[in-house]
Amino acid sequence: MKKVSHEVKELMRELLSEGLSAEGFVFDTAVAAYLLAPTDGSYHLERLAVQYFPQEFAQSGQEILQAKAYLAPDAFSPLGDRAPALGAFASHCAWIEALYGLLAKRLRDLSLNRLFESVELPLCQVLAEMEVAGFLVDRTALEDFGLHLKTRIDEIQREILALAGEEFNINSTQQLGVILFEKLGLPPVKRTKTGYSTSVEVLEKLQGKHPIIDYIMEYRQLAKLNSTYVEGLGKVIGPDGRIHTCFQNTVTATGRLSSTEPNLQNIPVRTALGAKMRYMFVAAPGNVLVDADYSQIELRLLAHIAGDEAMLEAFRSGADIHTSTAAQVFGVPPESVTGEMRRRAKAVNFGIVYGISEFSLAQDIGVTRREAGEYMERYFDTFRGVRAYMYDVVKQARRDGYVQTLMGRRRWLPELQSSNFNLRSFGERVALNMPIQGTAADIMKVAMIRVRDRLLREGHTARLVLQVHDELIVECPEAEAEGVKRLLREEMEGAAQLSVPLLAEASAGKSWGEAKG
DNA sequence: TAGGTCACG
DNA sequence: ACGTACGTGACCTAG
Repeated sequence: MKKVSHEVKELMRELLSEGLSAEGFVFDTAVAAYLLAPTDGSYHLERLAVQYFPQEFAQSGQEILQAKAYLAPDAFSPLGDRAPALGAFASHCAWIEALYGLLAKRLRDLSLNRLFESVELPLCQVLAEMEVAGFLVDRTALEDFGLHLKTRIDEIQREILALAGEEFNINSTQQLGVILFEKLGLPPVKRTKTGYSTSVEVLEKLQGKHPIIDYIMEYRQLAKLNSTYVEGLGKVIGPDGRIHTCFQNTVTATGRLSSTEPNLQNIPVRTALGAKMRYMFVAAPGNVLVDADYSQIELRLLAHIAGDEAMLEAFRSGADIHTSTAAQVFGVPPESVTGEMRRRAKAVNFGIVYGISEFSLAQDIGVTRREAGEYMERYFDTFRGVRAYMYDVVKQARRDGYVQTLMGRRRWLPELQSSNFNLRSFGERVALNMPIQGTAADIMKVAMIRVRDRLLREGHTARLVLQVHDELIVECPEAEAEGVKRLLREEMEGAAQLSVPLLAEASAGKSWGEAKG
């Protein structure tokens, strides 16, 4: 009998938690529906039944809608009548079976079956294992950090209220706007739908005009760290001292994973204070964390997909891609590239991957629109293959109605047919970006399966604990660290064959912060 | 519940 | 002449 499920990762997690086998599943109706239409948003069984079997659902769909009530815990109490629950369960199974038949055929018709069978389905078990494993947190260090933050938050709060000359809620953008732009008379830089903007870009422009600004910026940073990370994470540490995130595999439009309850894919790193958070994520006694990340995977994919000679050469020569881009764009030898030139070139490189406009580039790096336009012109003069790619991929998307990754993952783009300029422009940027971001996601998923399988095959105790888009973290006994570093690098680098080297770097430490730093 | 803000790749 | 970079999730306030 074939084992088919709806949201099989959830079932696998339960099985693994009970010490049972999670092997042998051949289909997942939710994941299949996601591959067919990754922007649909929800893949509840009821919704899929309505979507794919509207006629039949109208006849008998009510039974499924009642399933939740029937399947509530007390439905199985000795006193309850189990017949309705069993009937609803049978109906649930019947819909899964019907959807299995239809969705499997649709996957084959769109050549998505290989991605499904060799990537998405095997990945479900890897993710279930990671969720069960969890990530150990140093609770004491987290609490100490929280106390330190609170002390400072109180100090700053007093300063802010004193400078404002009245009590108000600093967390309220509305109240803060009134204080800054009415009471203190600072110039409003930008507005939102509902009033004054008080975002960090606005505050940066106001720096030096009033001493309250620096305090507000510091308050925001500390309040975010405390509420989202210290307190938020503290609430979800399990009885085992570990945090068990949920990896969503049917959410993003590009094929990436996401992480919820809690989100472990946005733990701070960019500021020195925030990066302290990563030292709270630790290895169990006697173990270490091995962290490995891809080097410039999206730009390497741009070079590969666009087939751009200049960019291919830059990667083949092992050059620093942002420095190399700066040298081309500013017309100087690489050794004459300044820090500022490299920073701007880096912004151009990111902008290209996102579907740039000169306006946004100008805003991002703080130059005039004209200057930004000149950078882009020189960029496209150098990287002619990239310009051609940008044109071709949008043209193809208009013709076909979708874009796809190297492994055939699709995103439909009805936006390109819109009469609304903004929506159509958005569709064009997505057409540029999705094949790149999505291929990177495909490759990482393949890497995760390879890493997990080889760890098992070679008898390592090591286990994957986290993925952050281009980064993997493994927890392993100290004695295995060197072997695991090598294994991670090899399996990540070997996950795809590109026309440029695909590089991954690995390092180990007692905490996430230590391993990265 | 929606909007603003901000954390990440 | 448009309005202005891709993909996420969590917390807070206001209505």
